[in-house]
Amino acid sequence: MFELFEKYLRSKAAFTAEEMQQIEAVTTIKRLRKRQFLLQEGEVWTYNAFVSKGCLRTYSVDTKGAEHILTFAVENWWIGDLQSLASGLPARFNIDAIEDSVVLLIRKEEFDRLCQVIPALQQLVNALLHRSFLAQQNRIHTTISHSAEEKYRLFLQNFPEFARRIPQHMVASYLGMTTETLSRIRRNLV
Amino acid sequence: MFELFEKYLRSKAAFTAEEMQQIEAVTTIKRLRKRQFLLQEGEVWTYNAFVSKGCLRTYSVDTKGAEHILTFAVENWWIGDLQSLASGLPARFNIDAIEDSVVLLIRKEEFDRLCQVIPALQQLVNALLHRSFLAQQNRIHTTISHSAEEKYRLFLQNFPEFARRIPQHMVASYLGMTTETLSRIRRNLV
DNA sequence: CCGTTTTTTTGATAAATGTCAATGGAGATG
DNA sequence: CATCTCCATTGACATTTATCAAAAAAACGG
Repeated sequence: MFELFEKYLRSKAAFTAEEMQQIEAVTTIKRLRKRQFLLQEGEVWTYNAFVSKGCLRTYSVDTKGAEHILTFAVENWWIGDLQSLASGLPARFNIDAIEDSVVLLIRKEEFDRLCQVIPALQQLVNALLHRSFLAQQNRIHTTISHSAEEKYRLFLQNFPEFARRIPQHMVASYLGMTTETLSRIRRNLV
Repeated sequence: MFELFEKYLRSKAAFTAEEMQQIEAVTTIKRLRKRQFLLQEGEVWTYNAFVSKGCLRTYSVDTKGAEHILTFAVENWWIGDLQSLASGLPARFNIDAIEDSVVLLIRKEEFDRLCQVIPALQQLVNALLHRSFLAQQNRIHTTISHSAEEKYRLFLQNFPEFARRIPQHMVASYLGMTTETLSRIRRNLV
């Protein structure tokens, strides 16, 4: 499973064979069955996690028991609770697998140490953070300025793959609407 | 006006006198009157901008003429259109002053060059990006999981200063609701 | 293949929020 | 001081979205 990660890394920046070995040395593989938790609210998240197969989600559960999905992650995406990772505080979010999945884990301390030693890795992290920032900004903008139907249309445009793989009630949760509303929107769509 | 920026920088990381001079050498001051544009939709944004006095907003205007405010920035905040800055494409957003303001500008090429030479500056940028990422994630979570009233309550908690300085119809826009809705929420608040 | 669970859809109704039009106040400006 | 613009509020009403309950459809597990 490391090969997919290696391929991803090489597509993003130039790594020497030795650097790649260093990375592999600290990477562990975790297989998750559908519905299995990678992180549960209240635990502390101490990894960087790369999805090499499958699909996961980050979500919270409110006082009424309703779930609110913050992010999805499929192959070649990273996932985790940066808030908990950075603060060392218990996570406010859950992460679980939507499909049977494989994630690669690197413990924070080791990842940070590697970033010091491997400039390409540090650059990759910075670029990733930068792109994520812009993506989140777009999501905020869409969320505050469009109707439910428009949000769904944009979601289809931006993430056609998510729309194919992910149950609709989860898409609805991600978009901040109920599953009934999304169902009715779809009915009225072309 | 550079002194305020210097103070901010020193509060975030350790800079040598020479590094500080290098930064000052590329910094220009721009004074803006209330309502004056710092960036207009369609222009390309090529700066990093630090607010040393006043208050500004980033917003878009939709096809119906409605404004949607993406961010506010007061003293010691950065502002700009990262999307345009990174891509070199025309900005989708406007930035203008809500109060008479002073911003410090550093051209992108010079800023990037300084980041190469001054590790503390690069670190500051990374830390800032990291914090912004988390802040945006919180905003997304709030937006998709709370009612209009709850969003306003959380806004008051998180940004009491904004609530004091910024006209209510702009707060409403930032929260993704109409000014009438916000007015009614406030009436029903304790 | 059958029973079970999950997911999606539908209908009836309620609640939240938006739209439009009007008003009054506060502050800026000449 | 008079005028003007911006801002906040209010009321009436329309629209959007949520809620609750139920059923149909699809996916899953043994």
